[in-house]
Amino acid sequence: MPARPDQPSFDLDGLIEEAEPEVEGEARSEVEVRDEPSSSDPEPSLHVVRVRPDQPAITRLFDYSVPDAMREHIRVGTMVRISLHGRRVGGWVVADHVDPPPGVTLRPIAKITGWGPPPEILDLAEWAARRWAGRPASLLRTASPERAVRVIARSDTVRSAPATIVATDELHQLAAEALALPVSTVRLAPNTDPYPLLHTAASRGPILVVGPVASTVRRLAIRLRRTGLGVALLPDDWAAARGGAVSTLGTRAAAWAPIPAPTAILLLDEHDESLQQEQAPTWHAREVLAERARRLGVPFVMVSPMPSLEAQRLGPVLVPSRSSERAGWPVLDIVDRRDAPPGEGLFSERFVASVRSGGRVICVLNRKGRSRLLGCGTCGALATCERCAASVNQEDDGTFVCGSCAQRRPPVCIACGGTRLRNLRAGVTRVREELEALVREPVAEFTAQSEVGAGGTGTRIIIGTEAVLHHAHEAALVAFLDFDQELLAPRYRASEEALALLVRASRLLGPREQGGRLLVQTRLPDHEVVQSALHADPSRLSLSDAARRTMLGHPPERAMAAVSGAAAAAWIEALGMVEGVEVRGPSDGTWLLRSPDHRTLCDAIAAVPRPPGRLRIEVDPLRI
DNA sequence: CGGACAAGCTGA
DNA sequence: CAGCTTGTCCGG
Repeated sequence: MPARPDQPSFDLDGLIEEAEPEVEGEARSEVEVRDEPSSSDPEPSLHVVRVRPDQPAITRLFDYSVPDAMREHIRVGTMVRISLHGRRVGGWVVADHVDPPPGVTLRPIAKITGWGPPPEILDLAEWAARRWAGRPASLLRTASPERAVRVIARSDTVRSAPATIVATDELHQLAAEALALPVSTVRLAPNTDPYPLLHTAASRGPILVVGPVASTVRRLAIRLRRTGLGVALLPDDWAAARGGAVSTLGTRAAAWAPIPAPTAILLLDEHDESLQQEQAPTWHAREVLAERARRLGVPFVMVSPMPSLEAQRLGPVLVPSRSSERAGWPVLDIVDRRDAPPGEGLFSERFVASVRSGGRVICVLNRKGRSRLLGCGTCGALATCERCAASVNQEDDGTFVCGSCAQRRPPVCIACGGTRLRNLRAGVTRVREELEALVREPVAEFTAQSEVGAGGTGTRIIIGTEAVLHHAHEAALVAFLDFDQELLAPRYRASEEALALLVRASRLLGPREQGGRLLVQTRLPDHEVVQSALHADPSRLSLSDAARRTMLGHPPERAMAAVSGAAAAAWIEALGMVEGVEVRGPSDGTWLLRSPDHRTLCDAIAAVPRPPGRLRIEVDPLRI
């Protein structure tokens, strides 16, 4: 086989053994071992590789000999089956031609499964395992194909894009600017098509593109493919991506795409929370891709209508003209509920008029979360925390307790001193009935439990939790009946999440010229989130958020980790006092660690031996 | 992870 | 003390 190790070009078909029945496995492997030379054999050309088992709980690496028939097909990254402690497990070859430690009897590689991630992804997984306090094997599983890949396409010729791009358009200009920087974020309004950025980048060579929403990424892949460029869409086209020389697109897991040498890396909707994995290790595509781009020395371009503070910390934000950014946000109607006549409830006059003016209507009422929302019965102001402005819960004895910082105070309105309180929460089901009675036409209900597609049965008006924003396709009006619930949620990212909801809603409405309207009912019309959407200027939120997070020592100002699970107490005990690591808790069985930076935090975490039992270490927790 | 083996618990 | 459970160790 003539291929060099970095230029994979052959298939493994002849080497893949037939799957053997489980019952026969033990006997066969014994026979195989007896046939193999042991470590005492003075054979000088013995080929030994180091393998990482695919069980995350097994953290050690093991050495195996390579049978002659497999020699040509084993390289760093290859997925293999090995006998370990009398059973067969999968694994990745992580080092080739190693010196086996003295005194161990080597077993042979049992079987080649197929192609695995390229070597640089193995290194990236090691880095990420430390960064998010996880096991390399769990990250390598994400980086590996879903089914065994025996053949990869040889694609060492780069097809270049037709040179049809004229850099007159503002977006192409921004793209060129961004591609000249090591890291940057291009701020594009919710309804600005990011495709020109992709096209400009892809015309220079294969690129890696990651976005949070599969359908969006798929459409972009199809458009790129139509220009004649080679395009792989993950997870299906893993083998094509591994072959190289094709642009590769996919959702979060595509941060680990096997494309060997992208010329640029793009991340769409960088602010989207789904770019972070929920289960530990809670890795984030933004940080993984930033590190990957840094190692490759290629530009990393993030795109978002509302660049996160984390993105802003990585590099400059490139901003389009005011007029083009405004054009990509819909008109915002703010209904100030402080002016509402008593007893008006959730349906303001403006809202009802907008509903009656026709077109598809989507109403959002998030009732998830357990905190009750309390308002003053006298002046209408919300009961909020004096210290951090989050909403408060009321205990049985009446005391207000902040859902965010646990500050306690007597149940008195801060604004007017009133003591009469109303529960302002009403469930989506009841509100649906009320709305139906009011507008005298059917209103459909949609929640996360609803069947996908069932909502679109022709009903003009739909009411639901925020899940409705993920499943609806278009609307003439999106109304947030009680936006304060989002603004005051007891989560440190509540503001960012609230603006992200307005971004989602904006996409259902289309660009400003399409005439769709975004309606927000709130008692906080001057809130930065509302003002950011109103002025199509998300920097208003960034500025106040940055100041608040610096003051409170929240990320990205500091690095944090949440430690929970049955073994958490023992783990914290083992951690002890570490310079630069502040330990708080436990609160609800969860401890919080805080450090000036990730290096300090992750070094400290890595130094703690893992006690037996369930333990979850969440680095960069979304909720603290 | 999951098998091996060792140390702890129960019943006659 | 056999016979079983629970825990700790370790794998090439």
